[in-house]
Amino acid sequence: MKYTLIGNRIEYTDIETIDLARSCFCGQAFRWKETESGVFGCVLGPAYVTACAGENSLTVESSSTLDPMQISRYFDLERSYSLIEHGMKKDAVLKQTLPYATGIRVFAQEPFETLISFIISANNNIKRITKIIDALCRTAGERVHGETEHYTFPAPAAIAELSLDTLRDIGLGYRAPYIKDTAARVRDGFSLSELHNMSYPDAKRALCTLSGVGPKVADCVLLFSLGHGCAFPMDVWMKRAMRELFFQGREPGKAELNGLISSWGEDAGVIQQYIFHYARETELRAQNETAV
DNA sequence: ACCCAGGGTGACG
DNA sequence: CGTCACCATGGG
Repeated sequence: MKYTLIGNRIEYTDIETIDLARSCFCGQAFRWKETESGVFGCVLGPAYVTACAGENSLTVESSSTLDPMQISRYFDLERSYSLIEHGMKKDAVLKQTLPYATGIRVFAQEPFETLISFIISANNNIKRITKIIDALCRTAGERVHGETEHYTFPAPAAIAELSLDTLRDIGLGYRAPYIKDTAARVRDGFSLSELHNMSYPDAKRALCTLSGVGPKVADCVLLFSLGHGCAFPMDVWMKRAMRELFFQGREPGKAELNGLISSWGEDAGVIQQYIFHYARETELRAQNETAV
């Protein structure tokens, strides 16, 4: 991976081609927006950042200084997705997801933001999740320096100090105490970054002690922010997709399902994103066809 | 009025 | 350990 850094602009070259639209809107992140055709913007840490992908290149710009390594890690540039896809082509089922999902990158997001976002995601839909997170940032985040319409994701203390009424007004409903309690746990010393170096089962067990965090939310945090590639978030879409694609429509036993997933090793998380996106795209198409 | 949305909690066997 | 009603809210 090569890059050139000019002022606050980084251009990565000789990378595998990224599909930013798929990556930003496949449901792993909730704060990206397409500002103009092909240009995507989001607040990362303290800075507002825009990204634009070309063939085998990625250009990232910000109003403040960028760390090329940090940005590279965020967009997962050093991982060979073509190698993963090469393996997937040997499986007839996985092969058919490629046209719908190629170009997706699993972003390495900030752990606390990912944690809170996916607690909010429980029994909720992506449009409303996005709206609530936006309101949370406007309420408890800080205005990004030099920007008027962009806010940082709030620090743990900032969320923990909000009243339950304020959290409910944002639209959190019955999740308000979950958010407040978990933010307080992190503020008071629960270390998310240490989970990166723990084993997958230990890290998952630790996350599940947090309020509002069960197996699915824990897997999202482990995959999308803590570098655990074997994590495999199982929501209603994935359960349905796994049943139809790999088990002839029959409900798989826990052992055989886990056996299949663990056979994918550290690539399981990427494969999960491909299947998830494939399931949603094909379901959407079916709905459009039946609507006509 | 009913069902669903990237589920989790608490209670009960 | 597995099951299940219940949980706010908005959109179809």
